[in-house]
Amino acid sequence: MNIVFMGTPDFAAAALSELVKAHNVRAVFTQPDKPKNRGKKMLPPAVKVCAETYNIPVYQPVSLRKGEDAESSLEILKQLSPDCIVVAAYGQILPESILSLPRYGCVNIHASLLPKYRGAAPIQRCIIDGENVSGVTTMLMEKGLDTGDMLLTKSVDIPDDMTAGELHDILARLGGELIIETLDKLEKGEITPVKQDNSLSCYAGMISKEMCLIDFSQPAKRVYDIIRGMSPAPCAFTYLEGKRLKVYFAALSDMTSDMTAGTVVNTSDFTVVCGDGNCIRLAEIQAEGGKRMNSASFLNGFKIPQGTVLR
RNA sequence: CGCGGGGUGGAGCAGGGGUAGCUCGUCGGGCUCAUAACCCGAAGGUCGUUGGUUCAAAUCCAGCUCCCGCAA
Repeated sequence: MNIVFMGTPDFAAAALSELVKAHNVRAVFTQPDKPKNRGKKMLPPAVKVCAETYNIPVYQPVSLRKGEDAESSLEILKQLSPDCIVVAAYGQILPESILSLPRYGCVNIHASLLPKYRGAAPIQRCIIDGENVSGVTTMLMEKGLDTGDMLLTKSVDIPDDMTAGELHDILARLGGELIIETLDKLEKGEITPVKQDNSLSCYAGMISKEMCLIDFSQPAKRVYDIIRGMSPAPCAFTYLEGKRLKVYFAALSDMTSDMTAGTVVNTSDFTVVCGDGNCIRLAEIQAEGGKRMNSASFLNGFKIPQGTVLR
């Protein structure tokens, strides 16, 4: 099949590298390079890097909906006349003029079991909510956000200690497998699109900065899930002695305490009491200017004063 | 030139011109029914790199390099 691929981050790149094995990917659309990291260096998105290793033409329109880029992009797409446009975490809304272009339509790879967790951050949200199952869904795109008819799904169990990063990697791999299978069956006419049950839907909105600041007044289980769901990025954090402390991973403890939420009740293993009196042990952390390390290593070089309260 | 922190024995840190120090780990020994506990002892470092200042640099100065936080 002649394919045009649209995507931006790692998750999309994983699908792209599968796609090129089985199909003729004529072009890749991805977000423009953006200044990132220290020194505001211009960095290309993961999908661009991936596409270039396969010598696939890359287009980086600022917008597909308005302006010169939108017009020229539509022209390019018309000339390429792909059988299908595959979209994965592209970060742009496609206008109807593009959605209606390919014979098989535009197929989106979404990192959740639709209709649950439509939107921008399905992977993180489902860990934060303590879900024990998730998956990937391929769907025919329509005007609404992640509302199109579903094609295929693959589900995966989520262990209690899985982080968003781990789930991301699994779903990225599954997404690659699923899109191949989807295109194959779509071509053979073996798929009947299924409408989403809107009454079961929920949206996974973008993760905001405030959500990353750990609120120890929440129940321990909730704090634990948020830390998992934010790891490794954007990463939950708190403040220790006025300095930012990222928390990559924690473990629920059997200890309980009636101290103020956020108090470090055990300074030898970094156990902190939460709002419901249950405790959580900070296991993998990173202080400002320091490297990511387990809390035992951290405590070898930093003695936490008795009675310290994280806020 | 976006702002800032840092590179010191295997790990994490302190020191801040003139015997290199702490916690943990490692190795040996002791104690113990026993232990990741406790006690005693030992090994292990050209203090990121290059140059400069100095009688003397881990320490002060400059360049380079690598790591990291913020911001975007």
